[in-house]
Amino acid sequence: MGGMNPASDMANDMVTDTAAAQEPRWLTDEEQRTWLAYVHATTLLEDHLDRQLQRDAGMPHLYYHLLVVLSAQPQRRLRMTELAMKTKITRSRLSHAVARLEKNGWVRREDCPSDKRGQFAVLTDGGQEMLDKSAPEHVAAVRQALFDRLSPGQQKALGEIMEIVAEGLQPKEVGADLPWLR
Amino acid sequence: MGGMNPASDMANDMVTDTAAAQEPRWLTDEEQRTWLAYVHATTLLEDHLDRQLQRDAGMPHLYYHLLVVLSAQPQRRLRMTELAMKTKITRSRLSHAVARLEKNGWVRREDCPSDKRGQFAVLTDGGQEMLDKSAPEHVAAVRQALFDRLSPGQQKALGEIMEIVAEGLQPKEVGADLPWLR
DNA sequence: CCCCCGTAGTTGAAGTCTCAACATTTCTTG
DNA sequence: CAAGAAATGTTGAGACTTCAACTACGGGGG
Repeated sequence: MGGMNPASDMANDMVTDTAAAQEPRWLTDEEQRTWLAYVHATTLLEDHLDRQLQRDAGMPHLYYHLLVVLSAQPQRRLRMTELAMKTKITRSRLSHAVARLEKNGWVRREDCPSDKRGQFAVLTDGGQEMLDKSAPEHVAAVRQALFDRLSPGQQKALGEIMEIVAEGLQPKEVGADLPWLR
Repeated sequence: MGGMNPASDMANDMVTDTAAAQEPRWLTDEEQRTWLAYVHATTLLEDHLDRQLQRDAGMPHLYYHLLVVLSAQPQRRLRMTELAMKTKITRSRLSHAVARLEKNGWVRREDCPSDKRGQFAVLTDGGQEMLDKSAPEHVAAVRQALFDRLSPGQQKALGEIMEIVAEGLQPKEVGADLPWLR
């Protein structure tokens, strides 16, 4: 089941070069299986939730998640850039998404009084109602696909792992590795 | 940090109803954190790999993965439906993807002699070369984002968890839970 | 005060994905 | 063997995403 190993399955050769990636460290068989399982699971789960929410709420998972995040904010509102950061998407993507959600009446835009460039994305009452209505089905789907299948220990491990991975990919605060190579 | 709990944070009420989902079991705080971390990590990682591969190989991650799977097959070829199943995508999506990859010269289509409906997707020599060329950068990206940040125990746990989740979402062999409700 | 630069957010075009409909071919069953 | 049912793969339209370019505003330094 080759994957990331176009050359050989041997153990890594001695590294005789400077620093970065002269002879790449291929994935071991175990790592390949893990990576393949990761790709499969994330693909299937995202597809599954997209279909579930498209059916029950009329929008893809990301859009639903935007509403969820907004609903947890003080005035059910957030500046566009903040919302983009909290949901790990680009401002452009968010702009398109909010335009669509606005057309559906779940979200409304408001100008920011202190910064004339700024815009707030505000969850409307209709948006909150739609969330309340579709939340049970959604949480059930997440449970059935994920939590109900994992032991408590696995759930704990999953949380820790995902926090590490997310932390490592945050665009902000590079700090740690080789900032001079970027 | 509300998420899936529009009503309350109290423990689950006593269930007084028939079977499925009358009063949904909301996610606990811990489960909400885990779920949020999962969404963040998978979003960021897929975006990261899409950008890395778009830059280094001129295609998104899924397309690259299609080539990887093909390259591991006996004659570097697979029937469309088999390739779709192995990569967990729909036949339609695969059709579009292969059309694009064919235009780029990485893949070629071939008729199946034994089934006149069938088509093989075949990885071309050019496709294999491009894989060989971009594999080092890609494996490095996967390592840096995932494996290098996890302990051996976490890697093992991740593999097991993802296999469970993927297994549970396979469209085939429903079997286990409540097939009569679908 | 003005210029330059950085930030906030939007836009349009091109690429990708979903969904339903479709044409073909194969399988199944009476 | 002749339907009807199922499987294979494609197609087109509409929805979503990406990328780069763009407008508009805010914040210093001269």
